[in-house]
Amino acid sequence: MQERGLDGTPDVPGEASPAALGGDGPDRSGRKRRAILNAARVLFLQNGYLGTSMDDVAAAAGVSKQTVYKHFGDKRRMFVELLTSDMSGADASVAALGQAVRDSNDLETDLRAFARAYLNAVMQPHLIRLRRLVIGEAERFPELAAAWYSNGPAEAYATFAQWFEELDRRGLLRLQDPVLAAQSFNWLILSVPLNEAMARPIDDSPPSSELYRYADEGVRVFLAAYGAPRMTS
Amino acid sequence: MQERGLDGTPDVPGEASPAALGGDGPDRSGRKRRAILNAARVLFLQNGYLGTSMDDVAAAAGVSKQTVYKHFGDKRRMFVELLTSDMSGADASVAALGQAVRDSNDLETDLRAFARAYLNAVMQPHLIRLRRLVIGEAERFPELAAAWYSNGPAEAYATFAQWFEELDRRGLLRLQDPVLAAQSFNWLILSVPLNEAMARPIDDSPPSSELYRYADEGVRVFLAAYGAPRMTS
Amino acid sequence: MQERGLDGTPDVPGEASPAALGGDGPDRSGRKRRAILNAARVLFLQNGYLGTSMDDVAAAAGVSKQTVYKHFGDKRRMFVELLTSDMSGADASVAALGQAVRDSNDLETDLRAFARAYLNAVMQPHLIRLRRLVIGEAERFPELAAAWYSNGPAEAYATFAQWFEELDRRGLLRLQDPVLAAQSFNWLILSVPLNEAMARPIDDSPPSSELYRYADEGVRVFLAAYGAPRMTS
Amino acid sequence: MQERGLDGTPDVPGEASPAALGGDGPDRSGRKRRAILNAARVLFLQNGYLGTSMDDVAAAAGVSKQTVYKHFGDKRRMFVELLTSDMSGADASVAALGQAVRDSNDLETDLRAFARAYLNAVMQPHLIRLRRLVIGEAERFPELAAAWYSNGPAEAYATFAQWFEELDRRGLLRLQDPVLAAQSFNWLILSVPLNEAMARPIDDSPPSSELYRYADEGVRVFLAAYGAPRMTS
DNA sequence: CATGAATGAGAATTCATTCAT
DNA sequence: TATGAATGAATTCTCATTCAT
Repeated sequence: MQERGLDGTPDVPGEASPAALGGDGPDRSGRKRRAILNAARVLFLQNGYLGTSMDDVAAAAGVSKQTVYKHFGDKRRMFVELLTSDMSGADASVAALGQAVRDSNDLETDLRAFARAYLNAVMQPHLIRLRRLVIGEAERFPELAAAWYSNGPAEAYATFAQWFEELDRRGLLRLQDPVLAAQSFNWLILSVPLNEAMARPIDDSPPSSELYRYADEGVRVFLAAYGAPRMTS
Repeated sequence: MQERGLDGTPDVPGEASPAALGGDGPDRSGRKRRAILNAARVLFLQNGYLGTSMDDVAAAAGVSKQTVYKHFGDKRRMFVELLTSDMSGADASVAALGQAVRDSNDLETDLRAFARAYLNAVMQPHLIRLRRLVIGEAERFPELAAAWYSNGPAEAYATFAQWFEELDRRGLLRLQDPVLAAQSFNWLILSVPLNEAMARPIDDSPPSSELYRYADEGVRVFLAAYGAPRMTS
Repeated sequence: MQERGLDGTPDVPGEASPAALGGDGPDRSGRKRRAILNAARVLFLQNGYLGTSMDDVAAAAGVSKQTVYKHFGDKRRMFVELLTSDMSGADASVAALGQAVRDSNDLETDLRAFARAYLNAVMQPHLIRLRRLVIGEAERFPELAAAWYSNGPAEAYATFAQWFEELDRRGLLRLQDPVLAAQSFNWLILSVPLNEAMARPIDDSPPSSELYRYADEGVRVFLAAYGAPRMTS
Repeated sequence: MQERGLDGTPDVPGEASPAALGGDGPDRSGRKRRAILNAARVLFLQNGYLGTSMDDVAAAAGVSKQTVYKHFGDKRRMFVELLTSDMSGADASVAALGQAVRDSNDLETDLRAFARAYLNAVMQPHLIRLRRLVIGEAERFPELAAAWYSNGPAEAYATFAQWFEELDRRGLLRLQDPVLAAQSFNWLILSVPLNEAMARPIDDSPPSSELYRYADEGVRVFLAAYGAPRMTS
């Protein structure tokens, strides 16, 4: 739901991987392409679009500048192509995690488990960096920002809304507008840590378990507002 | 609470209006300084730090580059000084708006009124731009990001927490951790519009009244989770 | 007489038509060579020497750059070889056209017919481009300019001078210096349209019949100056 | 009539000469501007547009590249501005030379004198270079080619046509279309040397007196075709 | 104080040419 | 033989900063 479920860096799903070749010999071009993308990703996420020079990218990838240009045309195209491909193919993992929620009989427990995993996934350092980059360049790259939004928040809204509609039908939730509920849920869980992370140096240390307070409280508030009244008695 | 209560640039006299000052004679330097700041603000918010050149700033301010350097030392210092001062004039206005909440007898009504005004204030185009800028430059300017966070979200948390603590004492809310409640409240209101605005071209049209759905729903959810049970009968 | 009688590229098979050759098997190298030459011709005539890159040529010819270098050594040599060979196939056609003049009994009529055809031939768009190219590069490629001059104007002078000498002997012209007469003739016909064409965007539309005014007037002036007095009995 | 009567290099009539200042002190900017123009002129005329780099220009002018860009914006604009200003203000000198022709009583003598001077002026080395440059860049700079044509050939046609019309009225010429006659005249004089010069290395030696054969022959032919019949009786 | 010019580096991009395959 | 990748220098143009005036 958020940009990508997990990784984002090593196994670029990309778009032009001439892989599918078991052999390694003739695939020099594909290897270089991947090397460039990986170098560019690191640099762009670290220094931003304008803060990264094509010289830097070529040097970090260990290729000549020409090779970079041959592969990607120009800087802007490289940037867009890279980030776009990094954003797509996002959330298989989240969808999988959600299965337990959809089938839940103990909604509070299952939602809490999901919320923690979800928050954790979204807080991956490289996703924080990606979020910063996209937001910072939204004016210069509106198409990227749009793609990011639909692959991230918009997709999450849609997925959650579907779950919740089902749970409403099953009587486990009571809601009028499933999308609105999905949005509340999404941000109840993410907002505090995410907004803090936007403004704080990124530490690559594992997420403090203190993080889960927000996930738990989010679920609590969500259920207070959208949960079906527990029929006591 | 968010960056600033109202518009973030209390003393922006437009673009370079040499008026607004009764006295005209001795304050030539101050006028130029303000002209530079105003020009720089517009450019930085539009094009970012690296996307703005000192030539641009000097030209837009109608002064020579040397004058810019005399006043601000270097680009980095100018940027920090500008944004810091823009952030620090914070939120008298929001605090004022909050008075009704603190004294409230009809919490739902008063919270809703506040939430709408608050959301509206935070969604000001130039604050959206500022948020983008700060987030995008957080790695390069951590001190700015930190300042922005404490003047924005952190301050909002503190203010709201204070209100809610009081309301709890008065029996109108029932909460355990006032800060946690404050955080929930803040983002229940702001998250959806704000995150969408991060990714969408900024339009300077007045905020769609459709915006208020989020404020209202936020208040509803908040009260469902933190409101004192209405004693019916 | 001017660069070439007709079109300057007798063996241009279009762009890269692998047809037009009965045999197909062993002549792969020759075909590529011709493809390169044709691509290079178009590009050089359009964009000039410095304005054409070897990448452009290779891409337009559909071969690799290495192939280009294998065939032509370097850019300069390719340029010279190409243009030289394009110029050398000169003017069988003009010479043929001239036969009627040499045998003429009605000089005015036959000269006029020739002049029109001649002007028409010289004004071919690709010859205009060639002329521009050679003139523009005369400093960088003096040998090319020299070759062009002797295959073009100089050759025309010689051919015409021969005709006129004969006609003088036959009493149809009266002249002292046949070369001088040939030069006058040549430019009386060509100068106005040619010089205008040097400075005007090239249109590939068929030559306006208005062109012939110049051919006709040229012949008239020529005969007034060099014609034998008509013996009005 | 041709590009310029005489010089072309040292006293740029230009368009932004802030001269008119006797003093020399504060006019540093104007001096630099002139230095750049003079350096650029030499280089462009020698090496062409693409063959001249902005580095070369700045170095030859003894200024920094920035200064060049500050003054002229970009390479293309500099080129156009330079050549345009060099072409305008052309032919006062030719017009002056023509006075004798207009008042002539001995047309052959006066025309011959004029033709020699005219040919001489047009054959100035730097005008040859300018002609080459403009022709060679006609595709890239059509506006320049157009300006050159109207300041050169077109202007000459108009001037001569006016003279000849007057002479026709005075009975010294007999012609139907004065422009056509003007064109014949122009090229009868210029064509042979000019076309040869296009293709030959430029020598800065004084024009061979052998040149005048063409001027004289041109006048002879012109008068044979357009002269009033000498009334021998 | 404030201006125009300078500086020297560095940006993106392209070039002609040459290896390695 | 012909290809894709590499090279290293050059191109146009811009940058942040600093002298001289």
